[in-house]
Amino acid sequence: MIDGHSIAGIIDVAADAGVSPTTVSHALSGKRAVSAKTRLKIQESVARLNYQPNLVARGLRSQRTHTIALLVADISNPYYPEVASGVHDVLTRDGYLPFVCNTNGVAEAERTFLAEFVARSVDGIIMHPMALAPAEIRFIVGRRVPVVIIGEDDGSHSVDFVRSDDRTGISAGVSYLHDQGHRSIGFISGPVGIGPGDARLISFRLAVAALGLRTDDEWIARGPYTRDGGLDAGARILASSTPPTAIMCANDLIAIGAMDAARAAGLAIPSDIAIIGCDNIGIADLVSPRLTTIDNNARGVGIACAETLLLRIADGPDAVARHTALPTRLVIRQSA
Amino acid sequence: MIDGHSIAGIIDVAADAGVSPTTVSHALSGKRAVSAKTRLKIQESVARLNYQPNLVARGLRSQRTHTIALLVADISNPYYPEVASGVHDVLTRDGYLPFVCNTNGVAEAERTFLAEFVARSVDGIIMHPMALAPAEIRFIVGRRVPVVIIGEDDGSHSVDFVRSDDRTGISAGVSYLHDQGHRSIGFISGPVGIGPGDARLISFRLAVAALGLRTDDEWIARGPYTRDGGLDAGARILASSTPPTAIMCANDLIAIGAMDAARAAGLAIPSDIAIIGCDNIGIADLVSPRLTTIDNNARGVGIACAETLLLRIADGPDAVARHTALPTRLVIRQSA
DNA sequence: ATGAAAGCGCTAACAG
DNA sequence: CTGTTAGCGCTTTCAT
Repeated sequence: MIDGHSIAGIIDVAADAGVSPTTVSHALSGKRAVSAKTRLKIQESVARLNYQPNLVARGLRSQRTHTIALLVADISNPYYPEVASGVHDVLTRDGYLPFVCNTNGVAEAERTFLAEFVARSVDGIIMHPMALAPAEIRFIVGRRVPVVIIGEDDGSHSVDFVRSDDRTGISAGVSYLHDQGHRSIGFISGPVGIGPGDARLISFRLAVAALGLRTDDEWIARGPYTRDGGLDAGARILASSTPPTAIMCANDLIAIGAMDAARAAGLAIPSDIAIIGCDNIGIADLVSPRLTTIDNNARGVGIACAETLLLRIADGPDAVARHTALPTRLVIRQSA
Repeated sequence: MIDGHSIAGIIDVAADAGVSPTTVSHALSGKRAVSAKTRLKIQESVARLNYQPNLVARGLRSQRTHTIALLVADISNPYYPEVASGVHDVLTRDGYLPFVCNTNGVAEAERTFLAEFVARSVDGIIMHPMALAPAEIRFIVGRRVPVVIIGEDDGSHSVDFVRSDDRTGISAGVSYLHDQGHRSIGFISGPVGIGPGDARLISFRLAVAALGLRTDDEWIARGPYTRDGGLDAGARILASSTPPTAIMCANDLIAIGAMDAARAAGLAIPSDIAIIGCDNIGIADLVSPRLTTIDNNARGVGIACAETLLLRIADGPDAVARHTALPTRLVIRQSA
């Protein structure tokens, strides 16, 4: 036996079992009652011929492929595997094939992938957009394919959104810094209009204002969501006329870069400068000092996305959109 | 305009352009000469109707889906995104849609995914098996779907393999430790029969023997490819009657766990105990002390896998199998 | 350079 | 409970 893959089709099974292809189809799908005797014959034939349904043909005929695309900006960012894990566990349980594609944060790649998913008749898309606005996503994908967007909603009620409720976690972080005696707190965000940085910066400003702390524009910097981005932005903040005593960052990689910048400036962490990240990726617990950060429950986001998508598939395109915000929490380690 | 997704089919385009669907198909695929005037008309109709070919139908008819599955054991392991990145760049350039699926290292999941890929008529599979042997993979997938396996080849010449040449890098690591004065070197591998640990342990034994160093069974331990696995295994080695002065590890996560174990035992790194990892994942440069490790060129492996797969697709199943070994190198940082 | 007809493998719609 | 017919949307013969 060299080859475990036979090329038997449903017609071969039907002939072998002495029934019609339709009956074989229904015996396998359970969509129509089939007598026990017939079902047994069919199961024997399926096993004997090693029949594997052609899922492409099934998809064309039934207009449902049982595939779900998860489109992420940077699979190297450890945040996404967590989301993917949650998505995976929920969807495989329901018989879907979830698969991951990677845009590298390029807007044109986001467009290309979305169009490709539609052309391939995926049953749903879960996406963390880096460059595309929800309206454009909806425009590209159309109404036939359900989309769940990870991130801040745009106010419209025509798309499902799932997000981490950064505000609670960031507020907790700022309060914690305040309790530690910090009165001047900086923030490093991502590039304008890209990713979660804008929203996190707003949450930060609100939290700071709520405590009656002042903010200085010199304490706010932006850069790519990378270690190097954090290094540059951190260095700029630390070079300001009166540097802050603490810095919050829009993600953990930026925070790790900011720690590099602090060390390069000869500052001790957290005694000279406290640093807090966002995301609580695996690395956060491995760096030195261990990173205090906001856990955004990435796996929970993945689970919520998958569940939202399944509900949307069940309810159809006209059902009211769901906007889910999952709580975040401060994880106190050593960097603050 | 609420919906960017039209439901125009090739028949609508043909009617709009005043030609047959056959001609539209050929105008788009370029598989048959079409007059310039006709092609222009068709392009206009395609644009006006916003025609998007149905790729499921195309796949059923042409028996080629232009999809490539990348099956990995643990997408959370930072090694895989690197591989995926290389795979992605090569395959998208050739018009394929590469997608990633995750088995969590469960043998049954590997089987299930492979069968699903065949049923979905993917044009190729790139896989890093954790539990399945090459023969079983070939058996499940059959001859129709090309497979490139990441890892040690099994001696047969019926499957394409791509691997990092661990031996050169591990040999360099052992020599380096020897140069530093180490004469007793331990090794932490993965579970028996799972992943690259077995082969790396063999390479280690050869390198140690080549330098005339003795090995002690107490200095060899095994555990899961995780930080906790490295912590446990490292603690066991350090608790042996005469602990080694250096430990090499089958991957970086194990090495980071071994560093935990060393610290827990009150040992300084690298002065009391030197530690070397394998893979050079991003974290390796972020931990403290920064991890000396063997870079296995994960992105290069991804590129080689994709190129091997494309050649296999072009050459057919009967062409001789390619076994590619990419060089690895020692990256000296602080832990050794 | 183009069209007509057939069919990829399956399931839905329509019968009994 | 089962079968017959039709057709998902496209590409491939085969014919001109």
